[in-house]
Amino acid sequence: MSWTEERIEKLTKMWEGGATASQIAEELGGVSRNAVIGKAHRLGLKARPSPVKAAERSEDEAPAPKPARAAAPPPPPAEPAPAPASQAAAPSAAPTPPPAPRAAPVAPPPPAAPVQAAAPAAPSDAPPAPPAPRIVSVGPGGFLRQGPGEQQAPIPPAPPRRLVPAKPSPEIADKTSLLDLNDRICRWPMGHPGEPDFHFCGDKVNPGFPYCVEHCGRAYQAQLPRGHRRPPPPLPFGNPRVR
DNA sequence: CCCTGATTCGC
DNA sequence: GCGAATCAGG
Repeated sequence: MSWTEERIEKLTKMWEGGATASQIAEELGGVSRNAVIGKAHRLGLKARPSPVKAAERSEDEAPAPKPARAAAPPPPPAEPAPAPASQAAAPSAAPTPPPAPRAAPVAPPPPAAPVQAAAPAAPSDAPPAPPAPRIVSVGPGGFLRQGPGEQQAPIPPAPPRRLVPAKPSPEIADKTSLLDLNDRICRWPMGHPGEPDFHFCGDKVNPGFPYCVEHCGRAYQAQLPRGHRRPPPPLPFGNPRVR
């Protein structure tokens, strides 16, 4: 297998989207996890939380390491999302760490567009979820925090993977692509990276945040007291593991 | 052991 | 440039 333009593109998108090297390798097929990592490095797109390098730190750095990941800003999909540290930390209840998926990989936010983009073969999985998220509090900029796990349909079951590889860009033409991202538009991912209709929200952001007001409400959820939390939403990228 | 990503190094 | 082997943390 050679690194064709398409394969490189897919690798790049998935890598930046937070997929693990294994997932990417599996997705691409014909290459090993190592090959993916090697290629990613050669492409110059490393810089991702590595279990090894994460702990690697000179002795001088007074770290205060613990809150590092926990207090980190919510699920940044791609590219470093500016942390709303200043404003966010001020109010009594700081924006809570988003549903931390697992430990190691920094998983992007639960994509799951509320509105299914044209999903032709999509059978109506009629999510019973009624649109009445319990508002817990109001965040800076006016976005409404919801209770954890109380977003509308928590996660529309990673929509059936579409097996349409070649589909240049008929319907995605006016959608917000990775290349269209800038500081002013919402970078909330819609759909799954690598799929033909994957795109980003594209609305105007809630000033000071990487997402629009609506998605801020999803990204920054109010923290509930321990004890009655809901299980974290599943990871993006559909069904990574196939064992 | 399983998983990660990083690095090395022969090809 | 490529990727298996190796390393090292979680």
